[in-house]
Amino acid sequence: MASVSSQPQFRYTQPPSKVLHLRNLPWECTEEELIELGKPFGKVVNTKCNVGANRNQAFIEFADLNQAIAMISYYASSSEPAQVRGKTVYLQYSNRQEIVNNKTTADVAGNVLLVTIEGTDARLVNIDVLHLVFSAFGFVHKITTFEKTAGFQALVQFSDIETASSAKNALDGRSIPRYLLPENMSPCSLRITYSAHTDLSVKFQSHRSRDYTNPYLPVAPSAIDASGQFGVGLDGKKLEPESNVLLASIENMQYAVTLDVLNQVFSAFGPVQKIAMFDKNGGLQALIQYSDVQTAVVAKEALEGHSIYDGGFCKLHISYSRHTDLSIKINNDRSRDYTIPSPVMVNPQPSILGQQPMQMMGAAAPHQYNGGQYAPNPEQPVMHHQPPAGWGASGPVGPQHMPHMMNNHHPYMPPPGSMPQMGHGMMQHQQHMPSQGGAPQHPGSMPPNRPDQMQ
DNA sequence: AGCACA
Repeated sequence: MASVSSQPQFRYTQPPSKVLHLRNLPWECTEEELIELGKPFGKVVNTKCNVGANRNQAFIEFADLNQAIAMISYYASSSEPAQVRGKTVYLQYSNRQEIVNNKTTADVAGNVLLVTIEGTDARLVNIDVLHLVFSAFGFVHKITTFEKTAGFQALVQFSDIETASSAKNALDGRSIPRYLLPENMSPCSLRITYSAHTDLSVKFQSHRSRDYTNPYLPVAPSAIDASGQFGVGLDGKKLEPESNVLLASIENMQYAVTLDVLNQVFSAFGPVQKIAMFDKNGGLQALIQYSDVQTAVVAKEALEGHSIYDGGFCKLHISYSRHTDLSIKINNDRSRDYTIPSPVMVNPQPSILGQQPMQMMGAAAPHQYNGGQYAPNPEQPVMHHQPPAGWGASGPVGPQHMPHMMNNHHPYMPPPGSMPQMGHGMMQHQQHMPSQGGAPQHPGSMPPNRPDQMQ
């Protein structure tokens, strides 16, 4: 025995192991090269590259101890040393009996992302905002949020690894778009790794956690009592129940606000399903329908009080509508159903909305709102699932455009307050418009720089 | 050229 145990790490004779320790490997030696090296002697069942401070060591594990012995024995008596890329490598038995591959969990791709929200106001980030951000890449099944030493974190569950990966690649290191956050909030960036989870357990819908696959999941009592930011539309207890349909009234309407303009503005937060415009008291109002309440909530919070055009023109006031599904009977310049691919509609007739706009239509209502057409026709509220790709992961505003959006250059949504950057010359021209009373503009009077013509 | 690190 003598000196065998005196300096364990520098013994020249190791007890045999099916794991071999390799040194002096070339830079960035690959697993394939190690397998090639060991293959003549047996079955290589595992390897580990880039070991040690210089990352030039490695391990090879054989299926059988005799195979490792064969390799050591061969090179012990061979005139040709073991080589990788012409470089001599030194072999010996490892002092361990098996390779433990410590792949960090963050390196193993999965369908659940671990998101760390960084920033002084990180914990103020609403779960609905997170949902919206990640929905751009596919249907978000569940979100849970929690506080850890790392800060404010969230687990975001997608249906598959591919979707999660695309979200991670696009969002890791980026900031949440400013217009999705309250104005006075400092920026929040996202750090994203893969979680080892595959299916999150969400017991309640709450301000901390959501299960979007199960809209009927009970609402956490704490969330109801808090009555603050939370509402999934399951309980009618709130004073102004959240809705997937927004009622927007437009004040100080110096310029024409068309259906297209509204669509551009509101589509920044998710696909707009339907829009219906109508007049009330000489002003313009519109109902904007999203597929889900969460999107509407974010849109309302972002847009409320902001003006479509610089200078406080066409200022938006937004509330939740009592509608859940607008009945659009015809696509024209005042109403549009974007869920119907073709503008051809059966039995065309003037736009009929539900009760809410009907009540608002006074004597000044345009003639196309025909009396006999007002019969309420409430459709069955449809429980829409999340759109497959929020902002259009496969559409024109896909993840590849996220950097733009993150820089507040979202093509559809300049930050509120500086929205459609109208040319000043045009604004002067518009001063001639006889629109002090906020009367709706005819189509020919719309500003030339409509949002949908800008990038 | 000398044993991995969550």
